[in-house]
Amino acid sequence: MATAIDRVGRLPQREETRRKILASAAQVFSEKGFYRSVVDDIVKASGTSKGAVYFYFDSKEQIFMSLVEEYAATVAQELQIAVQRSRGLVAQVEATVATLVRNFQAHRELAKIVLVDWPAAGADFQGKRIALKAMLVEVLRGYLDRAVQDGKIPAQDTEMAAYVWIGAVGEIVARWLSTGKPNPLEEVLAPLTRLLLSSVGLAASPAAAR
Amino acid sequence: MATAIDRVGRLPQREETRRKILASAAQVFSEKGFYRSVVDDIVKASGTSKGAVYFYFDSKEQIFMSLVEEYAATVAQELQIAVQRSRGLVAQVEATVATLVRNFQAHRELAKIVLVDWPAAGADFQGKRIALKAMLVEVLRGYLDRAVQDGKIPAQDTEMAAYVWIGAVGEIVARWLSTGKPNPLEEVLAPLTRLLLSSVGLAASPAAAR
DNA sequence: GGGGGAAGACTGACCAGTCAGTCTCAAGGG
DNA sequence: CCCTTGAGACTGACTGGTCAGTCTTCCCCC
Repeated sequence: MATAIDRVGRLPQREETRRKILASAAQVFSEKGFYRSVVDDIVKASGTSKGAVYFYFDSKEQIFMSLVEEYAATVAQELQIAVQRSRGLVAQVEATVATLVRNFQAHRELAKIVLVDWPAAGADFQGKRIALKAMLVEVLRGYLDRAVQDGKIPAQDTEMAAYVWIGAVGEIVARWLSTGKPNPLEEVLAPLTRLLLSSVGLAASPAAAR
Repeated sequence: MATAIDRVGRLPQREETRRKILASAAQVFSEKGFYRSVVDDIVKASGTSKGAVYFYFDSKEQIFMSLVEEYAATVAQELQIAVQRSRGLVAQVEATVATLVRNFQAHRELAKIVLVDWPAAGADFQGKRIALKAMLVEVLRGYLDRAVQDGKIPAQDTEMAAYVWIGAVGEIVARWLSTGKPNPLEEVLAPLTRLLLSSVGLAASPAAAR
């Protein structure tokens, strides 16, 4: 909308303030969790004002949701690209794990919000959480099913396997977020990938990848 | 403590009220989560009074903690017994998964509190959470290490494997808690056990157990 | 009649969200 | 050119509701 006034006009300013608010919100939420965070914390951290916050967002809850949605969208996109680029189960799992782990590592605050701090109560929160997970599950399940069809791995409950994988990766990253171990997180890439592959019945042949 | 006055005196009464409060708290917390739950909800649900609640507990937070601690203690105990009773990795994994899954199934409310609603923020909550997980990890890690020593499974990062397993089981139960699938939850027992075993390199030989 | 246990009205801090107003800047008019 | 107007962006003091925790009172058993 109205990109005509961009030159030196309104829009850039608008986006800048909104961005500052979201960035500060990520920081504050990841530090204190949703309920212990106070809108005035975000106001202070962002160097704006309460009015500005409520100019851009309807509610504290909506700030949180926007944060999660925008982050989830980028992760989903990265993941899709990484998986499409890879051929074969091994490469796809490697790509998935690496993408997720690297992304969480690069966006610690957002990772903490999504993996640890996410408020459980409230239908909105809960619904979004389930939806996001389902989306992830679909990606994993897709290539697991293909591997089954190709006879690469035995037939099995691929949906359950996908949930198991998500739980596994989530737990490993959550541990890193709250204890700092292992440092760097990337150490887990190889063993975790091996573990996941072997869980669905793909024995780890030392030089299988690529 | 003070079992001397039990006959027909105070203690039973005392315990009864306290128990009612805790039971109602479990219900309320699992429904709304910690922060959206209001102490008056617990008062109403328990049919007691605010005075009674604050007679037995110092704070809302402490009610929550007591709930989690008492539940965790019983789960830990059951788990310890189940594992000690089993010989060999397969039987131990079976026992662990079955114990956890059955327990969560039998105490849906508490399971939801522990697995889904546990408030992330706040050092107190967080610390206890990490400690409980570490305890669980120790049990799993213990028998994984023994299996490695016995040459049953290849050498590997058993601590990471333990976290992966916990994440996996947690995720499966969490899915059941929020979506109701699968019904009954026990359907996952066999495939989940197989998955976990094979993840650490123990190929599922159809008649391996017992 | 004394004391432990329970009731529930009450208090005060806290905080999400509002609103009346200010500031900035662009456009139109003289 | 300068002045007015108006609209959009932003400010921050304020409000109204909420809720954890307290306090007084009462009851019941000894």
